[in-house]
Amino acid sequence: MSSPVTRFAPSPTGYLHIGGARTALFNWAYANGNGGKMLLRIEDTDRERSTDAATVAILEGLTWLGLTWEGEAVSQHARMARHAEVAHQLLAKGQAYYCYCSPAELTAMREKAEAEKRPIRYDGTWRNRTAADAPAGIKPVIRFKSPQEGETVVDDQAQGRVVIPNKDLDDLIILRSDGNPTYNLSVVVDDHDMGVTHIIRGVDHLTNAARQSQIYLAMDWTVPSMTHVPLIHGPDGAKLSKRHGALGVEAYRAMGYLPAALRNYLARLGWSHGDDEIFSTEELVRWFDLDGIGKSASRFDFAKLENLNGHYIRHTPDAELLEQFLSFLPHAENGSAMLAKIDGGMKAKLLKALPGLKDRAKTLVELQTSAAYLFAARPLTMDDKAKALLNDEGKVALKTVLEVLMASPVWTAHALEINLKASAESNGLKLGKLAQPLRAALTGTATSPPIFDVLEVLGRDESLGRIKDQS
RNA sequence: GCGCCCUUCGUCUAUCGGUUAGGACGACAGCCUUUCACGUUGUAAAGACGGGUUCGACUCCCGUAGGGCGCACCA
Repeated sequence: MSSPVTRFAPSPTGYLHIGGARTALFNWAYANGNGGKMLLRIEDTDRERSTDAATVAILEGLTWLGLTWEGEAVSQHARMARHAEVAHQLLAKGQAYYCYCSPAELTAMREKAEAEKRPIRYDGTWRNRTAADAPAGIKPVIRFKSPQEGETVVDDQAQGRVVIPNKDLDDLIILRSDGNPTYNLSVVVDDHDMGVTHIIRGVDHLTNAARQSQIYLAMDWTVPSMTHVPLIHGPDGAKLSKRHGALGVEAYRAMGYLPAALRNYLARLGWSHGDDEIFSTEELVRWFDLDGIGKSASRFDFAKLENLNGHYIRHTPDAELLEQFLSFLPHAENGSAMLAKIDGGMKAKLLKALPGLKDRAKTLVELQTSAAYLFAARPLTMDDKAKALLNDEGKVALKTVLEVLMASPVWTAHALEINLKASAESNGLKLGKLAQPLRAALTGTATSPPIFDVLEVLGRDESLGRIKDQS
């Protein structure tokens, strides 16, 4: 196969949502797995709704996810003149015509059809009339002369052979009365000019694919390979809403998900490679194929994402995980404050604490929370929760342990374990009973890392000795 | 209303006419264990419904129901 050219073509009217992210991932994986390239086109022809901020958010989202594109992002808006040129070529070829219907007339037409429960379509009023009939003072639009008989076939790599009766496809506007092109025209012209060979996008474009095919044919251009991917729904099966999955990818970053985990999760939504669940991005690129794409919509499942994310956190080498954590902090709640406190020494401390921390973190946010004890202001004081855990027996044991801590400014977890066990035994306590309040006192959280990890990391901080039992 | 598409455990999915319908997440139970986790073992859990075709259907066909997408001078 010659090198495929794919493209991701978001419209900058909002952030990069999860569905778009997956579409980008598929395009990227397909191109990279077949020695091709993915292009990026910003579909910003809607000047009302397009914003630069959204464009930036989309580029950042893609970058964060590690989805790289070839060359500069193409602005569709910048290519409007070329789109208009093609519209006029179509006009010259007799494949398009001027339509003088006013928006009001069209609305009336639509409402009437709706009231009579007829299909809502343009009735072709101006299809066979000439400019001589043109009413004065009305700027015409250009409509594509869509075939009225027969059917249009979209040979889709995921959906199969989709056949749509041409009578259900009306003459769509390709050039507005203000001279600006509309979406379906722009897409065809751009994909053709950019040399796109494979279009991979959401099924919501399936009907557009039929109309676009007609334009390709009218221009004698080759119709690219089409793949329409099923949509992603929210956990409740309904459309994605702000409440769940319709968040931008930056929200997933802020929630502490690793790009690699999100890639892995997204890849398994609507695509599969046998029973493989966890695979590297390299494997994804190697394995990805259009055949593996399913046809039914899938629901976004945070629990599974979390599980996967936990797996990635656990299996990322400490040094690398630390870097990821550090670059995550600016995007996290209260992350900047924590970041400001991280100097060389703290970095070393974090690295040391990471093995104990990462086993029980499903997200970087959880990592941030559980690492908080390293940043606690000294001298440490016990909160109510910790105090509540200190029954009379515990207090005695705790004091014993604290003495041990103070007596040995440099220690190892192993030495401490011996001391702890000894003091626990001498107080007739089980080790677990002693560890719980101690850890609570040191970290302020109930679900902290193993107590020996805590002691190991905090071990060299002499101010630790100033822990006070305020009860 | 019209067109197109979809329907396997709660969720993501495997199966491409013949399987005890498999895996993963989640749930539950056990083990491991200084808490919490991790790990590990096990259990429950599915072919929407009704007709065909076939020696044999989750798999092919038709219908029904349910769901999704589309039907703008938006993209």
